[in-house]
Amino acid sequence: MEKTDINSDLYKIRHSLAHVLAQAVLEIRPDAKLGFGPPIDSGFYYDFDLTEPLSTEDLPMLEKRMRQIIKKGQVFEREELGHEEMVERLDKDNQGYKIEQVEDLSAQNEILSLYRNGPFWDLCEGPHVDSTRDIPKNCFSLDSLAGAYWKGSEENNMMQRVYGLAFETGDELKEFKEKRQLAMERDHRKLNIKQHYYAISEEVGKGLPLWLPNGTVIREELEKLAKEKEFLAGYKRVSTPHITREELFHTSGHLPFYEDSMFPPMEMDGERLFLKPMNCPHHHMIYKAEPRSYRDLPLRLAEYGTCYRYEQSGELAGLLRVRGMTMNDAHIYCSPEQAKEELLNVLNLHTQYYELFGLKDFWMRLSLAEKDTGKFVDEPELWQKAETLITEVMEEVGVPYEAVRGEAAFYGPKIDFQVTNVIGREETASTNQLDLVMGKRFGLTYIASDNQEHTPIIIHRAPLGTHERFVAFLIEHYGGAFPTWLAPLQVRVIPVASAFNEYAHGLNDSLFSSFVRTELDDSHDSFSKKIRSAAVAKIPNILIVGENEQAGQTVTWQRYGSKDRKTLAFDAFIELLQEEILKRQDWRTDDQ
RNA sequence: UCCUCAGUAGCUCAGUGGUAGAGCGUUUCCUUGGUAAGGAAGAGGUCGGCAGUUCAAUCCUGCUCUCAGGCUCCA
Repeated sequence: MEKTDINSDLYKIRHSLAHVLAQAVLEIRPDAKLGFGPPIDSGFYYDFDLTEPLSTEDLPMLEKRMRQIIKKGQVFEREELGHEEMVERLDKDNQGYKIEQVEDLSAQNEILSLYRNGPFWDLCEGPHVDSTRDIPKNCFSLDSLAGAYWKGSEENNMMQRVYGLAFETGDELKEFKEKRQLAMERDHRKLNIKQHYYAISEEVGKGLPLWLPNGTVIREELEKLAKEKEFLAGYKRVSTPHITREELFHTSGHLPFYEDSMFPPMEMDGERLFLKPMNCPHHHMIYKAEPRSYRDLPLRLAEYGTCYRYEQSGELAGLLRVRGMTMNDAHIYCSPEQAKEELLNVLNLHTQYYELFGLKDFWMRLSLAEKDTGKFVDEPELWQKAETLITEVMEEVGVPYEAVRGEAAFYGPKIDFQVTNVIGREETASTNQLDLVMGKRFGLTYIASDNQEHTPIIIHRAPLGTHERFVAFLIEHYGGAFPTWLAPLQVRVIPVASAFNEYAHGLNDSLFSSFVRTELDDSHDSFSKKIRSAAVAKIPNILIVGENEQAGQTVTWQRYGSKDRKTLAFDAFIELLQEEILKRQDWRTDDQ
């Protein structure tokens, strides 16, 4: 992701606005304690610890004060201070958070500097504009209030964060707001209101979506796709239960490494049963159900497995974050010699999917373990081997990637596929792990050609992630206008007047018996109204029939979002449509 | 889990300390000819829930639930 250059005008403007905001807040809340106040992608924010909280109604007034400050032409001046002196000055102003920050900076031997503008000063490394007058008029606006933990840690105090938008010109600010508005229209929760993909019912529970008929179509089409791809790639399908005895999760290490994210256990007949948060332990048990020879490897076990994870309620968001989810899961058990090729095949499968959906904006994130955090299984040698292998494969695939320490699964390094959704938020679309640990923990073995027992390497992979997240992502990606193969309703037949209902009815029946998801609009609406309704519902194909069509046994075919019309024989239409569905084409992006 | 915002008809939203409003959608009837709203009538609401203040609360106060934006977490 691009970062604004620290010496650019824009960075200086945003950074300086953060100081101006803090100054304005201190004017109305003199006892405010300052936290962090950095520039960000769309502007800036500043964190405050306040005895009397700000309300959104205060924002216009704060913004006005900011403009007044800017008009004064306050000059930014830098000063460098020693540790003692800086702490002393901050202490005098009662800025405890800043003192903590000074201690952290000093520990890293950073130079301590402050910036002063007018009556305000702040611990800061800069840079800033020369004078507040250099901040263009109308280039910013205060955006929202939010809570934010001090230093981003749940353990710490909750501060109040004020977000501001800021750009180099007022036009850019306006443009950003318009774009954001458009993006909000594509939010899957918003589209869901009209398109009815899923429902979340209070009676059923938070984070436990009910899939309505429309959403289920998309889910099942994805599942069909995955099953075909996996079949051709030599996967075997399996099926496993949702609840499981405690012992299995001790073996896997989910207890205690993952217990916080699991639903509390059910007690029965003196034993404890958990809802599974992942499918891996079960697949391992399937591996273990028979003795394995190197001739059985690689063994690829696939399942659309439903898992339950206890997410905190504030984290739940439509279909994007839920508590019950169905994963496009599979585990590949292989020998060390096979691991590289298997991993490569898995990554290639991802790129095939992404090409199919026309997703271009993605990158890979390599998540590695971090020592001594207690978050990862303690097998340094195996970790080392896994990380070397996975890095090699990443290099070979050639898709750009970014390595992050400390983000691995507790049993192995991860390759995540990161995508940016329409709202600009980064999401993990799928996650894949290379696991040298679990084979050993579960006592999985195979007899190799040397007639000795060996432990297989396990690759966890889920290219389509979970139905919940992936469908949400696709709804936003397509803006609710799906290609024919995915669309809940593929065709609507519209007679130009009721006199042609009978002919239209016949066409609709034929399509239906060819397994096309089709509907006849024989309502009493005017013809224009019917066209509009079909467009509003974003149905990919409409068929218009009237006198001409009836006479020639033809249909007039029109795509969603297009004014082009084509009149062709009905049989020819069915053939074309079936081919498009079978090949999973998108008429907007594929040449036909 | 916490911070801020918001909950009025299926949806989008007005509104008032004194019997609840619009548009769209829906239902019924009339109408029907070629590309984004034909007409008429009707149904539809414990104004999120509980408690308090008041002669009277959808409106004011408190609590609670849900939702949205953050933070944290993450598929």
